[in-house]
Amino acid sequence: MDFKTVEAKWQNAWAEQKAFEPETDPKRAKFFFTVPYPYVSGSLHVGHGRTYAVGDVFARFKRMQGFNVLWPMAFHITGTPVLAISSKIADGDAATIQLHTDYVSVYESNPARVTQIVQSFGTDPWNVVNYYSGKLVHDFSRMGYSLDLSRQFTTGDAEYNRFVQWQFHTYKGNGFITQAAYPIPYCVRDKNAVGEDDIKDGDSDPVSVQTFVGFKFAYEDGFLVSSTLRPDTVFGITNMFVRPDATYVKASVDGQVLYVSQPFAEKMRLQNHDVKVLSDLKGADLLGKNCTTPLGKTVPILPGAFVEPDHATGLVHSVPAHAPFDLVALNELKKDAKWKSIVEKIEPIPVILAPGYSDVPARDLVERMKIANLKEKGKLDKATAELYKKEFYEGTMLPNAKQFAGMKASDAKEKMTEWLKTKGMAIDIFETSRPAQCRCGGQVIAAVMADQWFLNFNAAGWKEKATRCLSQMEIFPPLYRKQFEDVFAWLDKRPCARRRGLGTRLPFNEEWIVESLSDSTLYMAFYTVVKKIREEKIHAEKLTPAFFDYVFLGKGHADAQAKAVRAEFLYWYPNDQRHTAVAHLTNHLSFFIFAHAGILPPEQWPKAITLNEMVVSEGTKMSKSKGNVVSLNDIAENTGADLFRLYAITTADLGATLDFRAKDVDALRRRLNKLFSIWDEWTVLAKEQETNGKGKAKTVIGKSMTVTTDATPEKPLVRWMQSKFGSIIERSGTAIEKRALRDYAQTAFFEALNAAEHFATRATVEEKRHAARTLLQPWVKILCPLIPHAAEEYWEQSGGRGFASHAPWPTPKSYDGWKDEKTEAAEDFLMSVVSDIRTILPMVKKKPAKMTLIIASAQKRRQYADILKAETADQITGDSFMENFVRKRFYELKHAIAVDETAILTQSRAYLQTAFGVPFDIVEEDATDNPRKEKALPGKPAVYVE
RNA sequence: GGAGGGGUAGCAAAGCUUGGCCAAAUGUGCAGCGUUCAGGGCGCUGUCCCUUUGUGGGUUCGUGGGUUCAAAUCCCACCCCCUCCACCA
Repeated sequence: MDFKTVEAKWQNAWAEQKAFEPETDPKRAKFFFTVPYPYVSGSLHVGHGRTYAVGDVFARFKRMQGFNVLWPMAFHITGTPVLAISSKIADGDAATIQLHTDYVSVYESNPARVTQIVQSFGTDPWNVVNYYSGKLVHDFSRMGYSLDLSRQFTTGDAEYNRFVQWQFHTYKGNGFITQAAYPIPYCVRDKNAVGEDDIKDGDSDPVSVQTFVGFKFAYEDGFLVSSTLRPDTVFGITNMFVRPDATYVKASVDGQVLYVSQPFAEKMRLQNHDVKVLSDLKGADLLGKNCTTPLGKTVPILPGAFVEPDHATGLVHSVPAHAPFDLVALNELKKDAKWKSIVEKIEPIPVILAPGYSDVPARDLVERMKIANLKEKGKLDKATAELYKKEFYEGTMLPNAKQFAGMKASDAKEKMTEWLKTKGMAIDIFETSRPAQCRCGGQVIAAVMADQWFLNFNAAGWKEKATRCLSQMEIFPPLYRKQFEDVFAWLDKRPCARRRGLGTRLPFNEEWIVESLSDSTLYMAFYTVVKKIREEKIHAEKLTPAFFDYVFLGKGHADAQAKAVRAEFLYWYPNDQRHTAVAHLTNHLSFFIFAHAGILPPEQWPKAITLNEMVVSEGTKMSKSKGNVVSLNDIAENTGADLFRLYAITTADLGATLDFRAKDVDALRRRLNKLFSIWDEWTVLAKEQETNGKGKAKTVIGKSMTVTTDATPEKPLVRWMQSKFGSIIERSGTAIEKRALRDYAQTAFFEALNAAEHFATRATVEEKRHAARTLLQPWVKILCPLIPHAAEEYWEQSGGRGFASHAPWPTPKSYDGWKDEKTEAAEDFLMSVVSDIRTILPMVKKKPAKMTLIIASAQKRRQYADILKAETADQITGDSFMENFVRKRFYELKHAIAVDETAILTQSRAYLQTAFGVPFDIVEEDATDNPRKEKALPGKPAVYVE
């Protein structure tokens, strides 16, 4: 069977007949299922493939259970990535053009057409969106996901924008939004905020904004401003370092005279300060003079060649006890005749004690790491990092820290900063985490947005509601609940708008675009109404806050249209299950809960979140740079949707990383082919007429399956098969209900396949026919969520009506009475005999000509039963063959089900003879004088090989 | 530092919630046999060590203790590895 043909056939059929586009139906229970929409910036990979495959199993199972399942999808385009693709192509960026040429080539064979499409990306970002969104649908469809594609939209659509504006309007009304200053990376040339994509090497070496504390050191008519990440060491300051050859300025900053490096004065203007440069000076001009620390201590100003004028304020205060750089610098100055006398008077002042260090830890490290001078920057950086970590987390303030003595260093850091700020001796200083350049060539610096908009998760009552919502939700795997609780506890404020990118304008401040995670938290509600809004031809301008207030909150008055739209929402909401990758937990999923809890009434709060872990390829993490990203299109093309889905579900639990290994996929392909060969055989058998002439198979017109009306031969093997399958069907369903998808797949696929293979080695054609008639369709059905294309194909071939995807999941009634423990025990017994024979055969060291199975006598059975009456194995004290045997397997034998050994072995004689290629005699112990007869035990016949 | 996950045979990976049918599923690798058998595929068998004309014995599930008639599984301590800690979507 060619998987591509079959998969395409059913994908087309589903699409043509709109198999997964549900309508509201008050008579049916609904199930509203969602997976986050994909971002439209290129190709989908196996990671998406796994998440959606897992989702699809849930959705399909619910559908077969009779729920009216809605699983829609849409496209996320908010923010800068799409713009970046477009602008880079417009700028002729070779790497970007190549990347997208490669990707488009997957779908287009004509090279001229590829070039044309890629070029079009450069002329309008919407061309990127429109092209790729179509391809994403294509990719998803090829995986057989049962998505409702009729509700597609992008986050840049006018209707969607109106929806998000309503959401933010409501947030504002609820008091969830605040405005405050906020530092961001900023390009001085573009005069705009920049993101990862705008910064050179920003993707491989991301740039963030660090907050330093600026200390004011009184100097002449103003203050020198030093910058530090470690304000907790303020009591240990011994001197100031300046770079002699650097240019500094004296400037009036917010009305106060400050001395900082010249570059920093410029940056300060963009950090929300009013800066007027008064005069220039060289670092050398400051040398030899004194300044006064924020604590009022007079210290000398010394030369520091290591000070970077381009980094922060270009002034560094010195804490030799705790900063390896400072200590080494001072040691070097001691060798300089000019500074020797001053420097020799400087003693390190210990302020923090950390376990494993002396009170001058910087010296410990310098000595241990054998750092000779300032040129050994690598070692110094390492020492600094190590000490910082150790002191911050484990350090305690020493008596030198005065009122802070005894405090943990991590606490003291905050308290001291606060204290110095209150005294007017400290300010916030912002700097980028590394020197960075914008793609336009301009310098990237840390700027401060004076009026950044924030979502305030600590706004009155919000967090409480979100926590309540979470507590009522099912979280699977359950271990992630704690993680949600932790995230909720420390969520504070989050910037929710940006100055650039695609998306929705803030309704109350249109210069701002709603940030890309913030515009995707309540949109599940939009899915429920978008179709009706379009049907009713309601234009975007009419989608006012009042309209949505009515639709989602039932507030105010409404016309017929709004009423119709609200009816859709009320039918589908709440979101019954949201499934996605674990990576989204700390942000998207948390915001999703907050958004719902903050805006909608409790009856519309989401019910469940299910999560799956990531995907790696051949044991290593996938990344573009390694070139080992497996695209979803590759999968559809080379692996096949059904095989991939089967692999993704059977190979790893939801909570475990999935390793995509070509070799394992191949192994699974062979198993899947085995399944198909059995289904092929069964399909043919099920259609055949009975051949024994006793009864006739009657094909019930319109019913899915032929039903045998003749008396079914009560063949034990058939009963065994039914018993196995009854249990398989039952456990498959309960496993999915319990979210244990791997168990489900193991049961419905592997366990069933193994049973069928075993059956096939033993069964006659009649028996197989019977199994085929009763078991093929239930089996196809329970595998439908997993391998839907194959399921449809065999469903059709076996006479199934409609889509297998719409067939009802087998009810308990349909396999009622199949369970037959005794028959299963009998088969187990037979297999244990076979296994015993196999153990014995190599030991007899001859080619067997005949075998005799000797069944234990009635007297032995009584004896055996008596022994088994013991409470524990230890109570069996004898040393007979039987006692020794029972003692060893006491607990296993105690629960064994007794079977009619003679009957089973006699019935199975033909099978045994075929399996071993020799004739078999079955005799009872009392009726023979075979030399091995006393080895016979109940449940374990003696074997005699001739 | 906080939170979470994990260490099982050559490798990968189940099992641990609910202790005993666990020398431990499954796949892969390796070996043998078979197959109208070039290869591949397919089928069967074996794959911790020892032993064997009889279905046996020994030692294993990171390390060390403990509970129990019984521990991969429960408890305690220790060692090692991995992931996440945001404003990038």
